[in-house]
Amino acid sequence: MNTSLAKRPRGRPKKTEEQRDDGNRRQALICAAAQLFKLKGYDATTTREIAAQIGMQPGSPFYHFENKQDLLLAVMVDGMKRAIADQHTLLKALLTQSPKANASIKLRILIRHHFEVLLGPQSDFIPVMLYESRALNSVQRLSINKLKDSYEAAWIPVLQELCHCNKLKAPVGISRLMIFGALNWSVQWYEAPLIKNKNRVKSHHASLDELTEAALVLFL
Amino acid sequence: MNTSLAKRPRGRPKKTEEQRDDGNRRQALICAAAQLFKLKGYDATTTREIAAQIGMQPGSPFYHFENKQDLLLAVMVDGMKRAIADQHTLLKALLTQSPKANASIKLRILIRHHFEVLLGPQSDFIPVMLYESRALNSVQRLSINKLKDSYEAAWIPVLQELCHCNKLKAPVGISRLMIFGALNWSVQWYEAPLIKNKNRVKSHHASLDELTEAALVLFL
DNA sequence: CCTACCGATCGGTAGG
DNA sequence: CCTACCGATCGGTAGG
Repeated sequence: MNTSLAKRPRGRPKKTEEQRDDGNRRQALICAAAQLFKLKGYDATTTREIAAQIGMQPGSPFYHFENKQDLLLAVMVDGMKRAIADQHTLLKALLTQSPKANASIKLRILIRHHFEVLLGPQSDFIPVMLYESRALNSVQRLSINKLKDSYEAAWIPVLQELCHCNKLKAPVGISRLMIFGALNWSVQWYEAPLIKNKNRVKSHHASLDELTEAALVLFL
Repeated sequence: MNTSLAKRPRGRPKKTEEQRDDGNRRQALICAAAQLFKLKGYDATTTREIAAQIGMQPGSPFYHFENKQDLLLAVMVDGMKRAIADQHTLLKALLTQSPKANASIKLRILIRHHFEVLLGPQSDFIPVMLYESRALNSVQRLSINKLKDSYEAAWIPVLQELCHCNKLKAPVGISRLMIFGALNWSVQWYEAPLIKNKNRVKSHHASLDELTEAALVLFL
């Protein structure tokens, strides 16, 4: 990102610069891939396009990734790790500020963050994971399923608590599936509020906050 | 289907047989395409595979369809027309049997039928429409959007009525989107109850009736 | 990371 | 609808 700033780090400059550059190119590949995979789908996206998007030559992505599938996996793993970390941070912050926060408030945090991850700026990674997992092989699928479980783990106790006090009317298991469906599907119809729509089919321009409140009143 | 039975129809046998055969092969193509498109996705499915699945030669699908995209469109149009017709039939039958049926009962019919179309036997067409529309060109997309609107049109008055009597707590527009999301997402996790699962990731084995009731208690 | 390249596949066509 | 085929593309590699 800010390679122009902080030009001369103190210690062992050469190796550090090399490593950082490698990391940057690798990260640039992952970001370009995420963007194109979301826009056109995994199969319809060419490794050449991804390379071109960051000024690389057609064969160069394979210096960083063994094959196209591995690049797809990297997009998903990167996105999920960040999403899980952010989710944890938000919940911890809530428990610090208001230790007695009830389950409804926790659910609001979870839903709001989920919309952020799906629809916010730089939100290409998770939609790719949601809609392109079929392209992974079975070993890769296992590893992202672990991350998915870890992400969903934070939701279970919240939904259970809501179920116990009768705010959530359906059983936890099926409620979780339906709620995630309602949220994940927003990728298909949501249009970011600030971007002028160019005759697109997508329709809704509510803010992520408004979406969150609508989801809460619908489910609880 | 049953070409071996009913061998000799009475009138103008030659032309009728030719027409029916053409229609059958075309329909067979559409069905095979729907199945494979749902299983592997549009881009990952080869026109050769589709042909092979019904014993055709690699080039023969292009006798029936100008190109692969047109075959995809045919899958979607076929599925939607059938879904719309069935939906109408069900609602008309309800109004005949119990003319004063309230909105909750109508919504149950709509949701139950939607699950049928998504998850029931021979339910490949609509999932393909939901998840592969990106592969269409803009003209094709317009024509299936019309069908989508026609399908959703039956839901609007029902949701409005539920909104007026305070059974639906969020506004109609956003509720519709979230409800469709919750339902459509079931394609991702639902495993048909009767089929033994072979180490799949998918998890839920409830019947479509149980799913319908769960959705109703969650939303209303 | 670039240059130059290959093998395979795939949508689609001509001609019957 | 089959036979035989083509042009283009694409993932991936060797060698530097």
